[in-house]
Parts: sequence; structure tokens; C-alpha cells
Amino acid sequence: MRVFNTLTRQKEEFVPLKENRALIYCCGPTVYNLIHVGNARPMIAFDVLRRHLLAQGWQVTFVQNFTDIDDKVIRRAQEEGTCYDAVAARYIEEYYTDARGLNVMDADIAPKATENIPAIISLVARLVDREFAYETRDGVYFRVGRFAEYGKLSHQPMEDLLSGARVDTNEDKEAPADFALWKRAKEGEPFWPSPWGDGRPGWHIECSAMAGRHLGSTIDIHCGGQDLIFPHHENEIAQSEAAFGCAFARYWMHNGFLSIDNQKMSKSLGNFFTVREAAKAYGYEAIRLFMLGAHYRSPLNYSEESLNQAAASLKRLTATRDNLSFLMEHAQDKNGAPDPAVEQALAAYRVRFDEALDDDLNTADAIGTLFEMVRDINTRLQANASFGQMLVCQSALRGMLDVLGLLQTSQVTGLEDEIEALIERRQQARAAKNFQESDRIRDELKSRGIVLEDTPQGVKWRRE
RNA sequence: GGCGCCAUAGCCAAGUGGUAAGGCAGAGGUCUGCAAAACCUCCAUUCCCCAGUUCAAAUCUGGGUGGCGCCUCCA
Repeated sequence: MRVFNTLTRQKEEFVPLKENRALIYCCGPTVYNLIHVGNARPMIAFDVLRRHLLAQGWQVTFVQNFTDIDDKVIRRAQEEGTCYDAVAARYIEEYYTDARGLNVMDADIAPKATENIPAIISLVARLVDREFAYETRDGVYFRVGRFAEYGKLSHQPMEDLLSGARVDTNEDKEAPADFALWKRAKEGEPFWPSPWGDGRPGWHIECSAMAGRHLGSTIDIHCGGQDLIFPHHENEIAQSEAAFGCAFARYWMHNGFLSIDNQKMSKSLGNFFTVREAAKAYGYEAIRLFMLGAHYRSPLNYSEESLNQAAASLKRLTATRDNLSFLMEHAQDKNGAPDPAVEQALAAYRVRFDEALDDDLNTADAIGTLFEMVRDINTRLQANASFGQMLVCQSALRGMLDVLGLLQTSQVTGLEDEIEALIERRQQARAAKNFQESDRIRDELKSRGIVLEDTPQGVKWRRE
């Protein structure tokens, strides 16, 4: 597989530390409110990365943290008159509701900053020992000037970074670019004891500590949004490499932004929709398909029209999947063995599909191939495919859908007795050529969200 | 100011040297009692503009134009 590495600004062959094993760390959310649609982009993109590697037979360890203590969490708790941990617990739960709705697999390990305080403290201590960090009146800071490679990820000249365009009010810091590793607690703030006084970790150090603790001092892939390149990921590199003297992450993958009206969707600008709202309007899986329709590094604009288009595309996939299982269920002979000729024909699509994903996760291209295969399958169904042929179609389709993480919930089966009775009455009316009555029943069901399709194999229904 | 990204049909979007994937929308047809779904056919002589390199450019080079992002909390 080839991935675009932010470190080198090139597509590179992905060669892991240990053969066939991928250690992946992905920056997770700060849990102080619901995630927005832009936050969902890395979740979905790197979930496909993970699924693709798994499908290729790799062993993957995927770690994604929760930042459950920081200024925003604390402020939120103060606003609500509750504790920071109550806020964090609530929004972690909300995160899972959205993530699972989007078919994002749970991380193998989902560490929380507050559960890793000892690891964080020992990392800070190590940096202090090695003179990469120093204590001030309000905490401990990283000495950026001492880390010669600072700027290698963001490709910024160190002088620019050190001189720091930022106006800093903290006169204790040696240089404006120095960043906090440990923040001494102010009145009323939650704190943990440390050699530098009661306080809490800075944002950047927690990722270094948790990645190190769960994946080791060098990891294979670190991923996240492009806005984390600087300063967050740059700082992670500085901390980890200064502490351990070896490469922190071998590959850095960063997703492009989701925009709205061609402006970056962000919490600070306030121009965002939560995943929850979008899912209510279009469905979780439409959001997922929408995002996978563009390359993960390209900018992508969120609009009602695009989401509706994705929802319509999704319907095409759903229809094929459901038609397949309907026809298989109603097949005369269900004993057919998988048809080798069809197997071979569909395998060609899978080769192209995998090649697309191997090329820096080209999901848009992969989806193109998926839809070509869908048409192929539909054509075979049209031509009265045998059970053995449908068996192959079903598994080929399932295979691609699973890698993309689409249509993961099985279709709804079973109808209430009353609705089944209506369908039966409509069939009787049709048999008697009383089409006025049969159409009336069909319309009635339609208004209740049940769409009927008359097929040679009987009446097929689906929920809208 | 520094660093970087993007521009392909009505819309979304692949393709990065060999003659324009796929989806949505639209038109016509097949099937159907009518539908729905599906299938078939059509829908960019052309890839923001100009110049150049080449037998060959959407793809490479130079110069424009327009849009976006990072450099500060942010996926």
C-alpha cells in the first residue's frame, strides 16, 4: 500500500516496523460537546484505512484517545455546575453514538488522558531531566529551541516558528513557541499532584504519552486532520523524539477539511452542523458515503445537495443488496454451489477496488468500481441468475461494502400482521383486476413508509 | 509576509503523458395492469485562461485568473 506521508510530502510505500503489523494512532476528540460533520471526516477516512489493512490480512492495533481534560471541558463543566468528568463521560457516550452510527469501528484501545497521568508525568520528568523542558511559575514548558528538527512536519523554518507571530503574555516562557507540558491548577480547577505542583497535562503531551504507552516509542502511522499538523503533531514529535531519541511516527496521514459555503467548518467559526443533525436529515450512512466519495486529502464541501445525492447513491446500493437477498430467499433451488465463472468475473472488480485503496486510500475510485460491479450484478439478476451465481454476487458485494463500512446493518425483515394483511388484500384485488383498490392500498402503505414492488417472485417491500 | 492545497459535464467526483471512471439529476426505450426497482441507449471532441515541451498533455513546464487552508484553540 502507498500512502501520502506529510513528513516527506510524497506518496510512499507503507513499510511497517514489524511485517504485516500496523500500529496506528489517531487523535481523538476533546469531549466537551457533540462532534460536528467535519470531525467525522478523519474518523471515516482512517476507519477505511484500518478496514482495508485488516481485509488485506494485516494485524492492526488502532489507538484513539479521548482528551477528557482541558480548558474547554473545564469551562463546560463550570457552565453546567458539574464536574469535568461528568461532562467528559457524557460526551464520550455521545461520541460512540455517532461513531457507531457512522459504522466507525471502536478503537482497539481508547485511552483517556486522565487515566494516563502517571505516564504523562514520567514523560514530562524525562524531558525535564534531558533539559528539553523547564519549570516556570505556572507550569512546565517544552524548550522548542533545543529540538533541532522542530518544524520538520509542518515544513516551517524553525526561525519563523521561534520568533512566533503570536503575541504571548507569558513572560516566564523562554521563547514564544515553547508550549505547556504541565499546567499548574488555578483556583477551582481539577488537578493531579506532580513534582511541579498540582495541575493537569497540556494537550500535546497526552498524545505522546498515550501513543508511547500503548504502541511503543515508534509507531507506524499517526493520523488526524490537517489542522493538527501545527502545532499539535509537530509538538508530539518534539516531545517523543526528545524523550526517546528515536522516530516517533514513520508515516503521518492528514485528511483535508470539510468546508461549508467554501469555508472551513469549525467550531470556532460556528459554521458547523453536528453529526447528529446531519444524520437526522440524511442518515448516518449517507454522510459516510458522501465523505468517501472524495479523496480524503481533498477539500470537500458540505451541502444539502451533495448529501441528498449521497443518500440517493446509497439507495442504489441498498436496492441491489436487498434485491439479491430477496431473490435468493425466493429461489426455487437453494442448493447451487458458488459459480466459478461469476466468481472470476467479479474478482476482477475486487482487484481494481483493492488497487484503488492501495493507492493512498482512493475511496472515490474504489466506489466507482463498486458501482460498476453493482451494475454487473444487477444485469445478472435481470437475466435470472442461478442461486449459485447470486451466492457469488452477494459475497463479492458484501466484501466491498465491509471494507468501505457501508450497509453494515442488516435490512429490516418482518412486517406487522396488519401490514401483511394489507399486502395480501392488495394481491387479491390485483388478481380480481380491481386496480383501483390495489393502488389505493399501495398508496396507503406508501404514506406509512412502506414501498411495494411487484416482482415475478412475489411482492417485495422496503421501508423508505 | 512564510508554507501549502484546489480548479474536470447541470451538480458531486476519479483519472496525473497515450486519447475523459463512477454517482446524482435529465431524455428516450424494455419490463409492469399502472407503478417501483432493474436493464439498454443518450447526456464533456473536452478538462479555468494563455504560452511552451512532446509524435502525443486534463495530465509536464512557465505565466496568469479565481477559490481555500495552515502559520493561533480547531478534524
